[in-house]
Amino acid sequence: MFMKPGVSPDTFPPRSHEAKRVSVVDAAASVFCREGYAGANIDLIAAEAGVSRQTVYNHHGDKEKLFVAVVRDLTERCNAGIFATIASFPDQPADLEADLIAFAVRMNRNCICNRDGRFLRKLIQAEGGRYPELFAEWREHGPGRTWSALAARFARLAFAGHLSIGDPDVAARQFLALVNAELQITFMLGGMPTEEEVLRSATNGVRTFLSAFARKKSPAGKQAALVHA
Amino acid sequence: MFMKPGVSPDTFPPRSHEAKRVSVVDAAASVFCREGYAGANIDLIAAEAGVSRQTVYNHHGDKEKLFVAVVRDLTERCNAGIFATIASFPDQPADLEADLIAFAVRMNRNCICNRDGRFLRKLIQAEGGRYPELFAEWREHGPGRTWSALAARFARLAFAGHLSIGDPDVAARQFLALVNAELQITFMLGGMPTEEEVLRSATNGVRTFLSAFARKKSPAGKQAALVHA
DNA sequence: ACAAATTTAGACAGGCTTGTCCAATTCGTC
DNA sequence: GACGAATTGGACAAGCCTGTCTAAATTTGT
Repeated sequence: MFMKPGVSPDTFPPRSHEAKRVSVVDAAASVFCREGYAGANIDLIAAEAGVSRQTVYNHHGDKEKLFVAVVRDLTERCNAGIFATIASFPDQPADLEADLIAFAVRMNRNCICNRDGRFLRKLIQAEGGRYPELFAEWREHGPGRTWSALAARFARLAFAGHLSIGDPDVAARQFLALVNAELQITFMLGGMPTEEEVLRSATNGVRTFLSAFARKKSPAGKQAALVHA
Repeated sequence: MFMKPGVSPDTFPPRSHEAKRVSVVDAAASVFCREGYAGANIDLIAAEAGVSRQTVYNHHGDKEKLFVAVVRDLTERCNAGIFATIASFPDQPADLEADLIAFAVRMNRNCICNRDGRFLRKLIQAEGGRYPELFAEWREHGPGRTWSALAARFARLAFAGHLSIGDPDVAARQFLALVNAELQITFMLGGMPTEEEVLRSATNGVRTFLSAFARKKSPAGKQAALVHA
């Protein structure tokens, strides 16, 4: 025994208690997504989590509370992933195009295409109308802050002379729209794009983005273009 | 009596038979979208359609058949709207930016934001996994042909010297992604953007699109740009 | 090894839904 | 006005699901 006794004597959570709770939430996320809230069945969730039905009720009380727990869990993890990824935005880019493509791929892989991202998106689409306040929280902390943070990064790149941007918020939304442009249908059907599809969409999107927003340079052959009102 | 007797003497459909069928399908679309397939309840559909439950069964036989009828109906109407709208694409544009914005607004208003568009999208997102072959049909006839048709129009504009495009298919997908960039969240929650939001998103999207793809002109006047290759 | 807490399997009531059946009624047509 | 088809409202069985309860089995901490 390598843990000091006496440090946490009271209400020490039994070992697998929390582990089972996590299993249940994970299984519930999967079943809620596959079957919808109304179609999800507690027996199936219990079976998929490898616990008995009663355990599900012991931990979460009620189908609706379980659903809320699932959404909160997914929201939290997704937002954490989003901010970790935004933190990797290229501030002093060596090769702006390559850096933006890599960033877009990371964003897709870690936040949008992964299990949590796909599940959360589907739950929002399917049940968003039924739990407005639950998803309002997501909306504010997730996409709202994502766009702001991204806009701030773009503004910085513009200030540093790498981009020529009118409204950074618009540019941020358009950036995300562009790098996902070719994945829309796959997302709509709940599918998972291949690594190659993600890369191609990001590449095409970033190239178009830079065609629109790259600082107009005056290379040797075109030196006169910059003088313009 | 202006119809020749004897032409269709047998099984002549009574007048309001078809009207009720339509009512039922419309109500079913609404309820399936709001509640999901599993949560949709035939009594509610019947009530919302203003008919008795038995009539629903008389017309469509079965919950699943009713669902299929709803999806086919929505798919058909949406595709019809899409092609009508694509036909209004500006081929010989007077003012390319204004024409593309107007086209984007029409596309949004008539195909994506309207009742059928929102309903179909939600059903695809929620139940796409459960009826792959049903939505495969939509996928092929809807977005697939939309993109091809749009790509062909862009290629034509490029050939006429109005745009400078690498891959027309990519440009078509990016065009749609850009003009919807600011409506994503609203769509995700199943909401209906205001006319002003649609216009703003389209305007911002088209401007960025043209920044990336407009034929590069020589800024002096614009007289020299055409002599090229 | 012992005691407490947790988990399990199963039964169970209550409620809701689907799909069918049927008699009474309404509607459209002649 | 009369006929036939469609519609209605309601009853009905069968099935499924939620949420509770219980007693037995298992796990956990000491």
